[in-house]
Amino acid sequence: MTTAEQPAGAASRGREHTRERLIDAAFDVFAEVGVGAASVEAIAERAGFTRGAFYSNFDSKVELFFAIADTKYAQAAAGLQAGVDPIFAAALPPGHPITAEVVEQIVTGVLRLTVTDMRWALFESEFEALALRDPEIARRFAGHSQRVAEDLAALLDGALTRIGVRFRVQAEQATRMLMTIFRSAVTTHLLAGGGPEIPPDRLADVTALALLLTERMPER
Amino acid sequence: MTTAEQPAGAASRGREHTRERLIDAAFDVFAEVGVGAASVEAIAERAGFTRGAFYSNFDSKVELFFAIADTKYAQAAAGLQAGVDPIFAAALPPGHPITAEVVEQIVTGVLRLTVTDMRWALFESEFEALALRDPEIARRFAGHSQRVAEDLAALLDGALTRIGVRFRVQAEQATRMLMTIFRSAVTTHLLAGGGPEIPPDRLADVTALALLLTERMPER
DNA sequence: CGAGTTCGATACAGACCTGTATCGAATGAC
DNA sequence: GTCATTCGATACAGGTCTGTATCGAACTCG
Repeated sequence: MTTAEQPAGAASRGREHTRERLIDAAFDVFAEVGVGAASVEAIAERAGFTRGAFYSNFDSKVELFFAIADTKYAQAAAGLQAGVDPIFAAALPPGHPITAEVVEQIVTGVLRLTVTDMRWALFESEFEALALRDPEIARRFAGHSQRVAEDLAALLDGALTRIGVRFRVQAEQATRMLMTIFRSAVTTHLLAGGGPEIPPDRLADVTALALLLTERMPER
Repeated sequence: MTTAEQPAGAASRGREHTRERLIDAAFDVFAEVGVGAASVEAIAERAGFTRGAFYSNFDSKVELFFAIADTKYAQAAAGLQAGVDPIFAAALPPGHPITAEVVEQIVTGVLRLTVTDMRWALFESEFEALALRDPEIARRFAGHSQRVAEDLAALLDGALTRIGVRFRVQAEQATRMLMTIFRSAVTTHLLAGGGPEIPPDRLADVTALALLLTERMPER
């Protein structure tokens, strides 16, 4: 399938490879200086090419931007699904009682999955900023955000149900709030010059909200 | 005092006036296209001047940006203090019982004061985006944010106390959470193409959180 | 009323940055 | 082995923005 679908003749061996390197390089550069300040030359150079390679693969910086978003959101969604079970195992060893701390661990653990990398937080914030001034970008941003929110709501609600805990409000609403507070905590951390790891005490608001939002399910 | 403190000689009658017009114009232009995309020429033209006037009053776009921030945050703080009493009167006519709705009205009313104008929301979001990549801007942003948060916490806590309601968590933490959720709601509203008014149903998360965060003070 | 100063307009030089057009090298097909 | 094609490098033209330098007008003070 990989080779069979190639259009026609010739040297497209490294084509996809070049695209990927440009996307990764742009992800870096966007995170560092922002989308507006990132020149095509800087991106190409970071990837080890010249501008010729860029314009041979993308029509404009905007198209590249969308390509990044599609790629990275897909990766994020995959990482989300894969990351839940380990969190569960760590927070709740067999026979461990259900405490408030377990709920906190699960909630913050799952939320952490949505921001694996500080570049990702910077990219999303950039994405939102651009969306505020361009309806087409806003449309795409809303689509991606909605998908993440839905995935996360299902995941969180499922995880809590497994330990006999439920949200006091609708799962979508609770998840939205938690995501918002969490993202704000990450931003605050970055603004304070924090490193790639988010220390637990930065998440005090998240844990407080998690406790307010949850309750034990009634036994029956 | 106005004229006496003028440095020395001559035609500085309209100097402050020019500065103000440049600041207001830049506020508009920044909100429309963003700080990065706003050229000095566009700002000057919007104010009815040429670039000469700009460079005569400011060293760079960054200095102008800081001038805007100082000016507008001061105005916002003043508006905050002035706006509370009317909200109180509207939410709680004499003899009106203390209901959950009163709490919602007061909380959302006070929060609305922090975003009088959609340009303000756009400016703050731009401020934050810039702060994420420039430590000096981050320092200023943190200072302004902290001040607003403190003012708001005192205001909200005071208002709730007056009606016999209190936060279940520290006032600063509760206020921070409410501000964050509120700002997120405003952003969502803007992303959806919403107009200058934020309809109440956009604030469902804010009101839900307000109820979770508050409780009646015990009688004594 | 005259002299000096300040403010804003205009002109200019330089730095990027974008997008296109052209060229050469590598590759795969026949 | 030859030929055609594709991909990336290089060169070029056009546009925009910044910051400075210079100039003229208005205003203030003596």
